[in-house]
Amino acid sequence: MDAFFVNVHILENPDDSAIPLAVGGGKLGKRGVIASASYEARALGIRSAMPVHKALKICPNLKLVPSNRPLIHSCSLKVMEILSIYGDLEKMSVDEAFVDITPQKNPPALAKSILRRIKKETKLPASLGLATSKLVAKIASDFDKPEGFTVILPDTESKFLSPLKIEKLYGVGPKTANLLNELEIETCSDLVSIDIQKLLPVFGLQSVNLKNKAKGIDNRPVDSSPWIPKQQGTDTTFEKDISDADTVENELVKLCSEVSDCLDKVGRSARTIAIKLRWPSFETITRQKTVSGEIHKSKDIFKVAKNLLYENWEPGKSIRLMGVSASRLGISDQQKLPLEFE
DNA sequence: TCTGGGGTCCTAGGACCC
DNA sequence: TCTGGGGTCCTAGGACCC
Repeated sequence: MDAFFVNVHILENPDDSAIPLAVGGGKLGKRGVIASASYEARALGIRSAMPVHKALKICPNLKLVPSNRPLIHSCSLKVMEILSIYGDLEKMSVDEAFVDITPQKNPPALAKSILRRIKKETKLPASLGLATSKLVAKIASDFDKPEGFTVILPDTESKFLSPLKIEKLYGVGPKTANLLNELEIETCSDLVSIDIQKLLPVFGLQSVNLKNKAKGIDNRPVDSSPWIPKQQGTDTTFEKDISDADTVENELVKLCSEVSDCLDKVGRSARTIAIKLRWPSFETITRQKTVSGEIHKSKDIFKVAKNLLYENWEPGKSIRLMGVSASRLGISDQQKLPLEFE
């Protein structure tokens, strides 16, 4: 979906269309970041994940609105429902998914009609990429935003990717891009033609993978199996740093109960509890503890989390962010079915 | 008064076992 | 009289994605 949060807002507030607009900030105000920016705002340099204070410095007349979670969720559901009609669906996030339309006749025509249908039924703009792999389809969908429609025919993948910056490749972020740039690799075609021997010392086993991506080789199937969480957690950046024991413990209780609720919702329990602490310097540590049994109750999670907290923090020391998460998840007791051979 | 929150995957090292 | 090699489990940090 194109500028999804922004366009969901505009559904209810049509007067806000065609202006520099961003969703973000929330309770944190200037401590928050931009979640989604309108194309008018993007034209001025506003990007998602940009700190709000910075966005306002660049564009003082930027209109900031909070996200409308329930509406975002229901719009997302509607889009996913439409997509799932056409083939196996792999949901990537609230506003992005892969659909496998391999078995269908005339994929380009079908893809075009899917895009039209989304627009007609949700009134929301979307972009679509059609290709022989997820890697290329994803890049194609971003190629001509907003309301883009890009078809990459079989055997033209490499040609399509050649001139593109390596950052476009899924899994190549700022750090990897920098390392590649140091080897004078800027585009996918640079990456395809470089001697693998030059990559190996820097990227090791990932080298082959990296080269394959640049060629457009990606054999991952569309995975429509239901999502099973491996970890459930939550964290909060405080409006103001906190430092006294009562406040910190209270916040920890809240986090633990949220995690407990999440676990109960998915019917899981955890063997490992982790806490995350971010100091005002932005230095962030995580500390985890694996317990012998499986736990999911707020009280039990808190017991572990509290120990971890006091092993790593003394009252008076300021905390910017605190988080709790549960991992090594198993099916929780209540949900366990009796074993037939018992 | 820089820098959210939800995740996944990978690496590296240590403890421990045989 | 220097310390192998296979494995599992666990911890911490980091890169990356949306």
